Amino acid sequence: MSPPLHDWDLAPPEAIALQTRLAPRVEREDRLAPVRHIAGVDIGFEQDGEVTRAAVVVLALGEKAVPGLEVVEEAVHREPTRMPYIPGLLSFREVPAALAAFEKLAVRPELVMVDGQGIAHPRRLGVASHLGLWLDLPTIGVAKSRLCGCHAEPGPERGDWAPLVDGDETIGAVLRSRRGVKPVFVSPGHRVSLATALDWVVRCLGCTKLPEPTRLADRLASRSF
DNA sequence: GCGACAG
DNA sequence: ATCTTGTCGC
Repeated sequence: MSPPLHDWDLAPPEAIALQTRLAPRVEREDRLAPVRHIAGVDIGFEQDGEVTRAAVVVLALGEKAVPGLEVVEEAVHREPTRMPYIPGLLSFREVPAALAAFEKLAVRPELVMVDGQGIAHPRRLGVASHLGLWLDLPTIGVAKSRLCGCHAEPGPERGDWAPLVDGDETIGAVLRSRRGVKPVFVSPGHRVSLATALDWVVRCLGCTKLPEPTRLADRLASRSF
């Protein structure tokens, strides 16, 4: 058992204060190694929410196949649920379990996609950013709905997007990942710019609403055994 | 005071 | 997140 990097079980006021201290550490410019493996992370719950299940799926970029993504490793970690869901404090509920799942991996991906927001967060520290900080890896947030910010309706075609703005700051993009479907909310997590985040999400799109890394992690996190 | 509110 | 049938639309 390795010691915790910091206290995760904090009361809301302390958790909020910690987010404010960590947010400046998030890097919004590209700082990525050549991407060969992309991981998708998601959290699911069992036993009426008593147990938290973190799932990570690692995909390798193919050299010829069309989607070009092949599953090379999967990891699951279960632990007692630490705290209830509180909007804005999601990372304190999910990141510890995600980190434990990552420790089981043999492969260290160069990029990680997380189910949730990156910097598109009231204090600019959504789950994707918080996780990226502790993994010290580039991360991208891909959320199914909005937490904060304003945006126009993106165009109808796959790949169409509109900026997600909060005040005078662009914090992400609302992306039409598939025709006729509700758009997804893409935001930089850590060490990735918005342009690069959008690029990777679009590149990882299969024929569904969610990019493959997140979709597969989603399936692994909620599938019953 | 009244909504809004990732998963 | 999770619990779940029918139903609306292409």
